[in-house]
Amino acid sequence: MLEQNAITEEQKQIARLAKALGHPIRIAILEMLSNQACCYHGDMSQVLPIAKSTLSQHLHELKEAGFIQGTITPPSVKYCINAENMAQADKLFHKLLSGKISLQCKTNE
Amino acid sequence: MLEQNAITEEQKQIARLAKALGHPIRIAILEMLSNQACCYHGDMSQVLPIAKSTLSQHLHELKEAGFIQGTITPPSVKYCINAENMAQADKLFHKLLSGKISLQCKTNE
DNA sequence: TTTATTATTCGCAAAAATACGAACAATTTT
DNA sequence: AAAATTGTTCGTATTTTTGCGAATAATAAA
Repeated sequence: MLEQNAITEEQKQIARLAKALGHPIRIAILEMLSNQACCYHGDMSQVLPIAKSTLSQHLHELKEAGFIQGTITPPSVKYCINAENMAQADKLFHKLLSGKISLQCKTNE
Repeated sequence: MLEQNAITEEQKQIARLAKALGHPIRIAILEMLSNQACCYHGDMSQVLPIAKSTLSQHLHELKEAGFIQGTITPPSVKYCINAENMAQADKLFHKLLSGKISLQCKTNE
């Protein structure tokens, strides 16, 4: 009987990042911010098919995960990409997804 | 008033993939498979701190998303990475996360 | 054929995510 | 000071995810 291996912190971190990306609206938000530098909440609200309060929640989650930053510019709020954290996430995903597989196996489905 | 933009299929696809990666156990599974070529359900079951039935569910989700493949080798089941789909996911995430941001903005938090 | 072995599916319970409108806060304009 | 503008937070309802053990299926071994 092998030991019940604990999940590593890095595995938890990757999962946390992936979870934050796990909703179409949040992907759309990131793409908007990537393409147009920065956006105001109001601008995104007009484009995305969700209520303003729901948008706030999604923005909060992306902020929590470190993907974006928000700046209050009264009376509106400007959001933009956190480029460093995006790059860091990119690295982590790449490390996982580009895994050098030592052996390739045949499957029947 | 701008149009209520629909979410693109690609955005949905990225979100789907990210969602499948959004759990520590599933990240651990992928890393095991990446490092040790292929694994049997039973082997993973002994290492991971979850019930066998729960493991089956996680494996099903990873399979559904295309990250892994399962082969029945009676009486056990062998799982392995779907390298092509992993690479494809890697590409999609990279495209999103490496976004060429045209303007960097200053923030106060 | 009966008994083991291995893994999935089922049925259920608990927790988390999603979404909305109303209420609230902060600032600007009138 | 009152009204308008912009976003967030609150309260709630619905759906989805997560997790388990029991039951089931499929095959191998006795």
